[in-house]
Amino acid sequence: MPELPEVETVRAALAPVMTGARIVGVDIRRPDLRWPLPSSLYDDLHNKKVSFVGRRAKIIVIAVEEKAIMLHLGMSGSVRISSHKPNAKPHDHIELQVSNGQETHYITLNDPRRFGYVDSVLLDDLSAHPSMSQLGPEPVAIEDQTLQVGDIVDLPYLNQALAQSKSPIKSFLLDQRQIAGLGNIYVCEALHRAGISPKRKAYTVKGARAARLLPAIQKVLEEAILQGGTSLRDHKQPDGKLGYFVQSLLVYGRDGELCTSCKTPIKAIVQSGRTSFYCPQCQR
DNA sequence: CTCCTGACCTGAGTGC
DNA sequence: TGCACTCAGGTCAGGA
Repeated sequence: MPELPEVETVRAALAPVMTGARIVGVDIRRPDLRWPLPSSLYDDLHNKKVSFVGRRAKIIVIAVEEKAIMLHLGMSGSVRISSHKPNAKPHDHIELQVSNGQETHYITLNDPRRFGYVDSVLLDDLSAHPSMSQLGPEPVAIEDQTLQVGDIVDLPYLNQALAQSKSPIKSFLLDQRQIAGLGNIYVCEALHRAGISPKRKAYTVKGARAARLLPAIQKVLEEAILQGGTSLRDHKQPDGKLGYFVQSLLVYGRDGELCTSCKTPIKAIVQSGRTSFYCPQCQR
């Protein structure tokens, strides 16, 4: 499910509820998601104080005293926040109760497919964690983000990375080691906005094309964050609202419909196991 | 090394 | 209504 904008939506909802609050209840309902949960998880959380909620790529990082709790939502993960104890739903795997002394909130992690994971490391070791150390730069800078994220991607970096890859640009942009945080939806949308075919080899994206690509990526992500992400089937914001960016998608999920700029039918092809949607006329 | 495929898992949608 | 089948916001191990 969630790409960077959806994860950022979750982070931004968790931050005001968790920052400075104490975790007074921890209910872990199964031993594993994609991988076994860390055996220390209960102790890492229970009766501990949260100092900040950050994000790196698609990973939410919750600093709990000396530990960093890493939360990845996989394809189908979501978080609900409620002010009273919620009724347990299927696939609610972890429930936390947090209190800042005045208010109490319940935070529930739901993940039907269990492609997500939770891990726990010392804060000092966070950047060395295998799923952190390989990540490329962040595509956009987010205000109010307390976590020290990696560098923000810039044109010189992008040009150099593109020049070294023989993959199709579609696969290049999905590769979290190149730029971190993009997924299938926003890659399709960014390539459409930039007028670049998903089939084009990365090393041939240069000059004006590369210069269009970077702002296309950044704008599509920034707009999506403002609209609470994209709700297709699973994603909801933690307060239960949908993400409204779905109405701004110009190609994703629209095969057979006419391109908004040139009226050519949108095509769907499969590239490295993922569907790419694009306009064969506008995107070259 | 790089690149691609299949596997992981459940639920929603479609067509018969 | 039921059943078989396909597909899905991600990533990773393994093979070419």
